[in-house]
Amino acid sequence: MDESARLMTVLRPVRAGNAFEETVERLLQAIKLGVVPPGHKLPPERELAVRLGISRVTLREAIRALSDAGYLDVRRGRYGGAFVTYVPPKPDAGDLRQAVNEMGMAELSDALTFRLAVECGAAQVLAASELAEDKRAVLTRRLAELNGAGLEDYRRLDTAFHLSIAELTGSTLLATTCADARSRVSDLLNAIPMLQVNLDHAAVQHQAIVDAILAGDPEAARRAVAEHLEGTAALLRAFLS
Amino acid sequence: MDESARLMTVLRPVRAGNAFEETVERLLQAIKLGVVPPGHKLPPERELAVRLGISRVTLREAIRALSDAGYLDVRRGRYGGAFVTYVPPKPDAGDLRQAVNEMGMAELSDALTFRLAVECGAAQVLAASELAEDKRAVLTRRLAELNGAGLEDYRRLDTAFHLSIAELTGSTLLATTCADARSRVSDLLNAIPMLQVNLDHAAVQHQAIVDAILAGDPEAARRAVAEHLEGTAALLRAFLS
DNA sequence: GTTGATTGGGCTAGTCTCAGACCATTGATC
DNA sequence: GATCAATGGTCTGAGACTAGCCCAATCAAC
Repeated sequence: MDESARLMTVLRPVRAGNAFEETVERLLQAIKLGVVPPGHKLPPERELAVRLGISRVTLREAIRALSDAGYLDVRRGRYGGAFVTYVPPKPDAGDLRQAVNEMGMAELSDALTFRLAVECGAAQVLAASELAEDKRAVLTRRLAELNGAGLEDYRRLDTAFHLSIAELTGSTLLATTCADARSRVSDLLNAIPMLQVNLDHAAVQHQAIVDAILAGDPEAARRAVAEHLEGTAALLRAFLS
Repeated sequence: MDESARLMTVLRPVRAGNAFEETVERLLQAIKLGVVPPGHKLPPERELAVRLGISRVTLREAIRALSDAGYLDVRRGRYGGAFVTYVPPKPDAGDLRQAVNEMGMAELSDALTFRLAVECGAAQVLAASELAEDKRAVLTRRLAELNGAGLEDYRRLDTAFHLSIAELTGSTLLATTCADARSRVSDLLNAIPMLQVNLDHAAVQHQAIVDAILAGDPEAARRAVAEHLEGTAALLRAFLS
């Protein structure tokens, strides 16, 4: 709140961990957000190491750790690679409690607040911008894909839909921040049982978000996203008690 | 936009640079945001190294670089330390063009969009939350300090006011993100000439932001921040042409 | 089958970074 | 003036990380 609080904010650790740990986190993010879906493989090590700005040695250590943990299946030879074997666990209230306990209530609250702010901000910005026809098409297509999804693909396509909003703003910073915010709560979201009533409710809210954005109404877009995310947060709290 | 775009988003470099470079950036952020005001000193090296999670050797290299560049004055002995000598340069349209050229238009647009999204999100979240009396007091005090500021202190107190909004949400993630967003455009903001009409206009908008937050109206808070930041962005564009 | 392109597996020498210890300087206090 | 606590200045040995190179395995194409 006062000057010293701002010192804490800015003079925080420069690095979240060593190169190995940060690489594991990044790969886990790609896997859990479904950026690389189950059955698909990561880019070749040499290419991936360049993208991540780390050495192949460090990258291989991270891949090895994820392989040992059962997230990846690594195969040698041509047409080989690191294949994603991770499939989100079946929703379970017990898992949810455990995940929350590991996280801590303060951190959970922080993550939910963060996600609410950045996703509302992204939707508002997108609604306020001139949207070319191809971008409008992307948005409606993502919504259609989500609505046509089976239970297995729902979480991944839901993530894809939400992240598309930030990506369509054209701001890389905003897109990466939303991806980061989402990944902080993805384990929790995956643990929430998917009841048909909730899915129906979510579908209505998703439609409201798209309508507001396409109508160029930032206020409505902000409100629609806020209602949607607060609904999710309420579900979380409900299954925690 | 498609799957490969999301690969770019998530599988981006794990680190922005080496420890030295990232430390320099972080210290510059503290200096330019006025977290450590001119004439004040950074925390002692040993303490600061722990906070930043780096070794004293690396920290000292960064301090040395900033000292050579004229941002810091380092003195030995008890009551010594690294004193901030940097004072924001007088606003100048030439500096502004130069800063924009160094940055690139795409990056500038990205940074402005990012800032708009996260600051609107923060204001909205804060307005939607139950605000204890002490927090309301912080907000009004920051606004009063800003309104009473001379030209020398204006930028620093303006930064303090804006960052307070994010800090008051209680979300560390949101606070650091807003600080990051602000620091990306701080050089540009500092280069904008401060005309009395603009200051008056800004004061009205700041008041509107505080009123909306204290009234618990997320919609109005979002709108007020959006108008304020878009006004700043318009000023930027005006001085660029 | 043989071949060849693609991919993971592994090694080495060099650089970056760190933890910890010790030295040098300053200035308020006695 | 002497003392001493706080601070920056410096060195060293160990570990993390990297770039570059070559080896091993696989499998489609021939």
